Amino acid sequence: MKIQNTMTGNKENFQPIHNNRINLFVCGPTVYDDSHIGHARTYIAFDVVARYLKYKGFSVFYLQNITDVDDKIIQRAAETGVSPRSLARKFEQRYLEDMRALGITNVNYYARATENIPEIISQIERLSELGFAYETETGVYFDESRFGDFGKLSHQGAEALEKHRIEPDSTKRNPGDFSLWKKRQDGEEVTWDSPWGKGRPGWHIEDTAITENYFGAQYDIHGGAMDLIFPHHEAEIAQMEAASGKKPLVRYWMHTGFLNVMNEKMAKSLGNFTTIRDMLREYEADAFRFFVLLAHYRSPIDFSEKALEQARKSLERIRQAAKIIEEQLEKAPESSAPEQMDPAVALAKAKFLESMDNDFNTPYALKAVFDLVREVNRRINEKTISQTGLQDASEQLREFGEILGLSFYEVGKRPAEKTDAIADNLIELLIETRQKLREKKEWQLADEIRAKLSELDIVIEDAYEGVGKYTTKGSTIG
RNA sequence: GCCAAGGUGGCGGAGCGGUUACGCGGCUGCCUGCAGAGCAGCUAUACUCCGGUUCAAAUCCGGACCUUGGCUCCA
Repeated sequence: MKIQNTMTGNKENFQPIHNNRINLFVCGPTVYDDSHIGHARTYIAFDVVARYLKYKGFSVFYLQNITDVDDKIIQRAAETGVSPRSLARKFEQRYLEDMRALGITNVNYYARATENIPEIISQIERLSELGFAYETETGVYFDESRFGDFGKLSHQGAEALEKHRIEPDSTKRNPGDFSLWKKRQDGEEVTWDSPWGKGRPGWHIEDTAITENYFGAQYDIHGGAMDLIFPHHEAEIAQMEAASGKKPLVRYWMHTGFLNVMNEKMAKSLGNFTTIRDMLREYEADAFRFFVLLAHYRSPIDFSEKALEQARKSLERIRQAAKIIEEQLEKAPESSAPEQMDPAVALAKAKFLESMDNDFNTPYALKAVFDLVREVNRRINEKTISQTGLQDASEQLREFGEILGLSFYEVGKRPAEKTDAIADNLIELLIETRQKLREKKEWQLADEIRAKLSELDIVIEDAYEGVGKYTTKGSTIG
């Protein structure tokens, strides 16, 4: 397996620290608001990474932090008149709901910053003792000049880091020094006792405190989006490597590309964001996941209605094939002797795994799925596929789906689909009437009803079976 | 200014030294009372520009141009 490592800029052979055990950490959310679909992109990407590593037989401990103490939380809480703690709990809850709705189910543990305060303090104390940290009247800071490797992840030298857009705290020795502990400002209620008086942790320290607590000073994979490379991940490296004296903190740094809108980064500060909740009112979760997996995790992707619609249709193509295969299987008797795997299925599987082994190349893996689908469809039409072949294809599609976290065997549901029993019954009645007209070959009137209903966004599709079923435009409900 | 990621057919998006990517769309056929859906086949002057290396370059090297992001809030 190969993984593109941000640290070296190269694709490297994956070699876990402890044989079969993989420690994976991905930066979690700051819970002061609902998460947007840019977050979703990153978490879906790492959900698939975790799924695939597990599929390969690794034992994966996927850890995520929850930043539940932070400037933005305090600010938002003050604005809305609730306590920072209850605000954080509320949005943490909503975040977890969003993740569940997106099928992101592989995080083993979510660690709150506020539940790791002793570990945070211990790490800062060690840094102070080793001379990497200093105290001022506003807080405790990491002394960047004492850590020679600062900038190695973002490939920047010390000179480049002199530049700054935001005015640094005046008590710091260097503009590049970052906060480990923030001393209490007047009136602040969220504080903990520490050797430096009351205060709260800085932004970066919680992650290394958490990973040290659960993984130790070194671990396998750290993930996050591109924008965290600097300063956040750089700071994590500085803190932990300085405190432990062990290098590297992380073997493989994986960073996801942004989700853009009209070629611009989706960000709360730009106000161009769509929350996961809002998106899921419009689209099926799997359609969004498919959209995400259609591009490599490192590539930027542009979110648009059109792109989502394309993704939805592409996903439907696979589901349609899965459905046809199931139908064919029902028609024929079970075949007893499972001999060799169907060559087309074996080839698809090999290509799929090869693609995933190559830095989780999901678009290329999907190509293998589409190739299989086309091949199987063709052979069904030509009646040249055996029962075992169908069985193999069916099982293989199911496995592909599990690895990618997509359900190829379930009809998609739109969460926001409203059900209205009376309207439903009326439509059914119309359809039944129309069906009778069709049986009498009263085509003109039957077609007229279909056309009129279509104007009302109710689509009837005549087929062998499924009479009496309808869909509303844009939905996938059968 | 420094660092990073990009610029591929009508659209999305792989490939990164030689063979059809794939999907969406379009076209044709099959199916169907018709339409749609579905399936198959076909389709595309495609690789930002200029040099260079090579028998061979989207792919490697050099140089431009453009887009986006990071440079202490960011998934």
